[in-house]
Order: sequence, then structure tokens, then C-alpha cells
Amino acid sequence: MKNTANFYEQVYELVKLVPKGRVTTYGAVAKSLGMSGSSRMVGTAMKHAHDPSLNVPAHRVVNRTGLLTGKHHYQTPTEMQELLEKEGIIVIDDQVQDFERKFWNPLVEL
DNA sequence: GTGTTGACCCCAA
DNA sequence: TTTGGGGCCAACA
Repeated sequence: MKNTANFYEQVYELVKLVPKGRVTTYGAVAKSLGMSGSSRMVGTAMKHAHDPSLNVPAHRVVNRTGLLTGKHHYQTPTEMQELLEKEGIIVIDDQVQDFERKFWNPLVEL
């Protein structure tokens, strides 16, 4: 059993399911996959997800406060915010506005 | 093989 | 309100 690779795939699949104009959190994804407590792994997985062939919208994943913690890992520091605003999400000072409303909970929606 | 780091989260003071 | 400490586990040096 190769659970590590499987976990990454599950993360990618779940993130792909996030609707346009919505965002989710690392913790929610981790918990949804039964890895509650290991939220860092989701972030680590995202770092490896920069590959365009994976087609993973990592910009829709933020930390629990709605802060764009991963923006510095993009090619440009503003790319993540640009992508979010293009989808109708307001981002001010790396902070998602109306985060509670924009939040997409996989545990509830699925 | 060991030690440190990190796109995180939770709780206490 | 802001800080600090613990936990979690893969990736990296």
C-alpha cells in the first residue's frame, strides 16, 4: 500500500472539486481525508502541486483565517490574489473578504 | 540515519 | 487582544 502517494492524489482530487468563486482551508481538506491534525501535509502536497498538468487550483486553498499564506510560492507574489479576484473573490492585504461566506466545506458539501 | 524546516491548527496564559 | 508552546508528519540538507 502506497498511502503517501494516495494521500496526495486525494488532496488534488478534492481541491479540484472546489467550485469557482469559493475557497477552502488546509485543515478542512486534511480532516475530510481523515488526516485531521496533519494539516501541514496538505500544504506540503500543494507545494508539489505547482505542476500545471495536475490542474490543481491551489489558489483556492488558504489557511483557517482566510489568509493567503502560500502566495510567496507562486511565480509572482500577486498571482494568487489575481486568480482569486478573477473568480469573484475579494482579497485585501492577503486576506479573503467574507471568508465565512466564500468558505467551501468539503465535509458538508460532499 | 539524524536533525531541521514548513502553503497548518489548537489551546492556554 | 497578542504570544507562546505542543502536535503532526513528509520533504529536505
